[in-house]
Amino acid sequence: MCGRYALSIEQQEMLEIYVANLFLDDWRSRYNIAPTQEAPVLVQKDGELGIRPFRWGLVPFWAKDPSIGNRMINARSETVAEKPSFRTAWKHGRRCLVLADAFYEWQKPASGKGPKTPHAIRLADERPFGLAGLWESWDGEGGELRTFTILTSEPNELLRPIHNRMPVILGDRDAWEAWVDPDVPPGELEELLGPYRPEEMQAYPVSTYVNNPGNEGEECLRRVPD
DNA sequence: CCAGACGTTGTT
DNA sequence: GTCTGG
DNA sequence: CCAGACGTTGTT
DNA sequence: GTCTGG
Repeated sequence: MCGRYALSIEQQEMLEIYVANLFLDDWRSRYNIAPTQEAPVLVQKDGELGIRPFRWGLVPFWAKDPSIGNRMINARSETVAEKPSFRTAWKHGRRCLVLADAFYEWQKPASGKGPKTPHAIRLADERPFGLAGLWESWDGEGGELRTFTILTSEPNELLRPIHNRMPVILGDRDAWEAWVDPDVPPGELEELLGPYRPEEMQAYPVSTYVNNPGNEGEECLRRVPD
């Protein structure tokens, strides 16, 4: 699955890849983005790309209480078209690209007991990438709450020893451009929803510093010995 | 009919 | 909003 | 995902 | 053990 990720690169480098209007108050390197936090996502509206803050944890439009979003941080790509919480966003093309340059997965010890080891997973060339996301807008007392979830798939060969799920990575321009285009019918996108090419990725262990969502330093992303 | 859930991962 | 369970 | 709370009454 | 919050 994907329960934590990073977006550490500079704004300028991001905008060179994702040419878009910025609707953020500020840009800062994020090393430990956790569920319920706001994070930048790429969305297309009226043919224009925009980077906007959305809250991680999709709140369905029919929810009475937005805390339901705390559980909706991932959607299985295999079932996203059917699940009540996600299918409306899927059907209506409310797709977004969750901007990232690393994500974290926790590996259980071989013995089955003891602390898990967090790993950082990135592209081999360390370029940023997008994760396949769906978004919703929820009408609350405080106005519109915009939220997102991250789609998952089975793991590739790199991730399999670490975890049994991984987020859907849209690393190719053709892929993410189609994903964020609301006019592309969802049926044409299912081929994108598989595990990414493992030979273009790297994974390495990091410190348990990343475990606490309050720890937001670059230490989160630093390699430690096995 | 109404009430209550609506999710994923991992563990057993 | 829609489905499942009672 | 992990960390941290998990309760009530009464008082400020 | 399980739920909530970040």
